Amino acid sequence: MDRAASIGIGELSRRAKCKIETIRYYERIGLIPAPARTASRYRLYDGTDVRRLMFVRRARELGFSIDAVRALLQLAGLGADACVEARALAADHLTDVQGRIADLKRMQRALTQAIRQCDEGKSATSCPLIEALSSDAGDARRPAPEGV
Amino acid sequence: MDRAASIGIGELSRRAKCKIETIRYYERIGLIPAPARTASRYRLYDGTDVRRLMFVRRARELGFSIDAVRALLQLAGLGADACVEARALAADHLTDVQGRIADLKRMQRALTQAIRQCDEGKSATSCPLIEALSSDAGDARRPAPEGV
DNA sequence: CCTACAGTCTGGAGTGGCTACAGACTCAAG
DNA sequence: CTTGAGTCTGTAGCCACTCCAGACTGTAGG
Repeated sequence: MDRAASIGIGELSRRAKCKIETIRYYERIGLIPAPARTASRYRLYDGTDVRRLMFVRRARELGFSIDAVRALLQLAGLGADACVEARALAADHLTDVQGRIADLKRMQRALTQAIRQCDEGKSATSCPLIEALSSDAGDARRPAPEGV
Repeated sequence: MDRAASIGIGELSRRAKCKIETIRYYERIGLIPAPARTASRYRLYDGTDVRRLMFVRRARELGFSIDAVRALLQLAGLGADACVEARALAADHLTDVQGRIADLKRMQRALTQAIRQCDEGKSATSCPLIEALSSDAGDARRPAPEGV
């Protein structure tokens, strides 16, 4: 497979499921190398470029930042020596992801509760959801301060 | 409480836990009204401004977009009539939050698994984490395709 | 009154990671 | 030759801030 020596940007886009504009953007910021060109300045890619771009796309899907992807690309191809560093990058990122999940879950809890109160019709004169935003009760930071 | 008729932007910033630049930004985009000014063009706020900004800050902490906050601000003060609309805004946003949680959990699973494989030293010649990014296995979209 | 120094002012640029668009060129088919 | 799809470059826009430079103002101490 992948015997075609040279493909255009459209074909690369299709194979790596990455928009053309995004490919050009990655080239501009130096995430992927500038490819060869035809006489009329059309970009020419090969199988290596496809694999590299798919690597980038997968790393991005896992939420790695562009800088982290850059580092991972450098580590790729270094064999087992790169494992410790790659693991550290992933562990850092995992911590980040877990933090974001925690943030979103706090929002989810607060929103769910506010919506439930609206459904229960706790207040006939005002909206419990708006009420929650108007006072500290809707604050998503801490679950319940109680005794301050 | 909040008897002080007029406070400066610094005091508002402290009370609403919102950076001065952000307050000015909110004013620029019309999220909060332009306040009165002193002779030397210093902004002057009152208790209403403090409460409104705290409302904005809490809504933002729940992840509502600026446009949603704008809508919520309009709904606030309309009493119980606003409840249906406010509920809809919150429900929409909750769906969004839940989707993002699902995305992040997929990342979390994939990252956790990749890190575990690194720790288990599955491959002596290359890093399992890099391997996963280099092949479809690390794809966070579907759990396992199996029979295609 | 003068000097520090903290507070505030405006306008503009930068962040991340794309995405969209305008306007020109190129290439293959009919 | 024309049509339509593909590609090129460069630039601007998105979200929600955040930060900076450089000028002004307000206040406390000497």
